Amino acid sequence: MSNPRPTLQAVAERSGVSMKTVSRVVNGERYVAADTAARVLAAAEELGFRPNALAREFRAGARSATIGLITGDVANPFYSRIARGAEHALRDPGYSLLSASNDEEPARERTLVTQLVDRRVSGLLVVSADDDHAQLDEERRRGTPVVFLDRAPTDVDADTVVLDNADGMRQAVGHLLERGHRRIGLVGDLSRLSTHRERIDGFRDVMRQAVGGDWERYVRSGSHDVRAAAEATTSLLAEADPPTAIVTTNNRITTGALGVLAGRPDAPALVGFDDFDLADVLGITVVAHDPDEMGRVGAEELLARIGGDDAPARHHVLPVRLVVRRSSGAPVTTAS
Amino acid sequence: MSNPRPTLQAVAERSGVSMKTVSRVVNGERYVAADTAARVLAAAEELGFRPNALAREFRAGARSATIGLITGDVANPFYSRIARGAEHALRDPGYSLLSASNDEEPARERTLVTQLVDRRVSGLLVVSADDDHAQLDEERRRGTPVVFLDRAPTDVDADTVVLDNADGMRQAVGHLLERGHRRIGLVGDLSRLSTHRERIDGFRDVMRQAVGGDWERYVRSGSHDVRAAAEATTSLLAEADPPTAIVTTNNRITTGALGVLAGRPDAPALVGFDDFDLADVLGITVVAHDPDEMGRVGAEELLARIGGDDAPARHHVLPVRLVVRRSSGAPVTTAS
DNA sequence: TTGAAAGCGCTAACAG
DNA sequence: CTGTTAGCGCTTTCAA
Repeated sequence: MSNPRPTLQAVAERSGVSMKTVSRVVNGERYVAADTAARVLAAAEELGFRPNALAREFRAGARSATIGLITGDVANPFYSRIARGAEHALRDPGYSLLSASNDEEPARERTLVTQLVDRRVSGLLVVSADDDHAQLDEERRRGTPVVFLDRAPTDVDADTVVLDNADGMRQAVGHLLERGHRRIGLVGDLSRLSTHRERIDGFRDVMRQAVGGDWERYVRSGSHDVRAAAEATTSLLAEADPPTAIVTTNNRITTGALGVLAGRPDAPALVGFDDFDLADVLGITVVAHDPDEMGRVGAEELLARIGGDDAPARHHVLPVRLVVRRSSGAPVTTAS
Repeated sequence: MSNPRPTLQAVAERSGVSMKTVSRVVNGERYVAADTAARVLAAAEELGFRPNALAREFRAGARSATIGLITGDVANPFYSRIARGAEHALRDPGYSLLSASNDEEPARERTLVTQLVDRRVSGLLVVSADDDHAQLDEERRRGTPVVFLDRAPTDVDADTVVLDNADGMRQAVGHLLERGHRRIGLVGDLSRLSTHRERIDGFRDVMRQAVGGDWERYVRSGSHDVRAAAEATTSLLAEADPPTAIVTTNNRITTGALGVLAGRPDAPALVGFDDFDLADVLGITVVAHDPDEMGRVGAEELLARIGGDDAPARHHVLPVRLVVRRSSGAPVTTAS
């Protein structure tokens, strides 16, 4: 039944050459006579030889041809598109992706980092859920390149690939102001996330100019899942003087808000952060960007580091753009 | 800068015991004196020792604590939820997921299988894009357990986890018939996919009873992406006698159909296969199921096989259920 | 152009 | 309870 995989040694015996010669042939090195190579190849073929990647990578100092990817949840479309972008970029260089979800929990993230480093991944791409990056920095110093995606760490200086969050929010709010909105609400994620903070900063920058100190009146942070976002949206609408427009700070929050807003005749205008599959069908105005690109750029940065590039940390900022659709509606004409 | 990770041997020297003893402590084996263990642990801690998983797994006959997952595209929500389900089930037993996309191309799938087997994964979860499973079967016989997800192979007898596709489609069509529809269209994926064929079978079963040999009139197979689905939908609507209802056979096709149908006053009723994030907001009737569960069941089947279970192949069929929403509308009253 | 020897870090197997 | 020995499959010296 389960005849074991032949080893390189078996191929050597079969073809009557040394292991080193087989190794040379298998790895396409030079300095092998054509007929020797042919003989070895034939033997390998016949025996069904396949090099043992574990053995190869185990050798001194070597690392596995594997990259660890840590995100909050593989099934979140934002993260899974990052994964796709990274996978595509890593394909040709021959790396596989070990992907894992931290469920947005710092403790779990640390376990994953340990696990991946123990497995000697060649590098780490991480959308960190942790504020403290001492562990990651330690591993980086020990020799595992790390690239931070989406959320830039504030406690260490490392390679990052992030969105232009503040700019995106400025565009969103600027657009709503142009359309005449003044009571603009914001439903946002946990304040500890740097992305969230930057988006709030953008919101404030533009709003303060328009409405002054009152800018924070309709800001509701802390929604980390669809349900919480729905509740925050509902509470905004229940205000005495409800906002005429709402911006959300990520795809899940947009989903939650939509669940509340859909079908309401008095629904405020809406601009969501992150584009999503059916945004065009639903006619939702969004701050769009390309998550695949984030994965791709991160992977390439990592490959450079793996290749020995030890220049100072690089900080990539990916552009975002406002895609105007029906949900940001016609200009508001009602008095404040 | 990059002081290398200490080895088990270093810990042994530091604490003045043999490597085997350190190994025992590190692996929590019994028969170690409490104070010896304490000393070893202290040394390990002090040196920052971490076992080299590669070395550990490399050893004779051992396999890596890794499971390969092959799907069409990590960023497709159906697949990424399978990944999540599998990841969660594999977490406690200590396995990591090496996930890769075959882009629905058989050639790429074979490359991936080779790559993963070379890396000595403990098992393989695969949503196969290939009709020919000789390679996978060969690897299975060589000792790598394989579980087929979503699409059952017809050429080999192996463990499978699939949906009750025909039943789902029967429910969808039965529901539309009940509402009075007779001209029911179907926009479907590539005919070579077993899932698609089964869904068509379900469609035919119910339709033949209602409309006889005419059941195939509005069936359009072969749409493998959103755009093709949109085109097929458009062409259905352009018929002289267009269908009053349309069923789609997966989430991407539903997206394509929605792009065409949304906003059309004469839009036919719609039932989609696969539930999706905003289906409730959009009010789309769907055949729902739980992709996480598919990943979970597949992972557990695999774990059983890894554990040595060599019972005959098991075939898990997961239930689907019709979720009625607005898109399947009010009963049709127009004459045929 | 080819080969021999050594060793990566760890753990079974077998003593003590 | 603890230690010794051997070896996983491969590649890197170094030598022929």
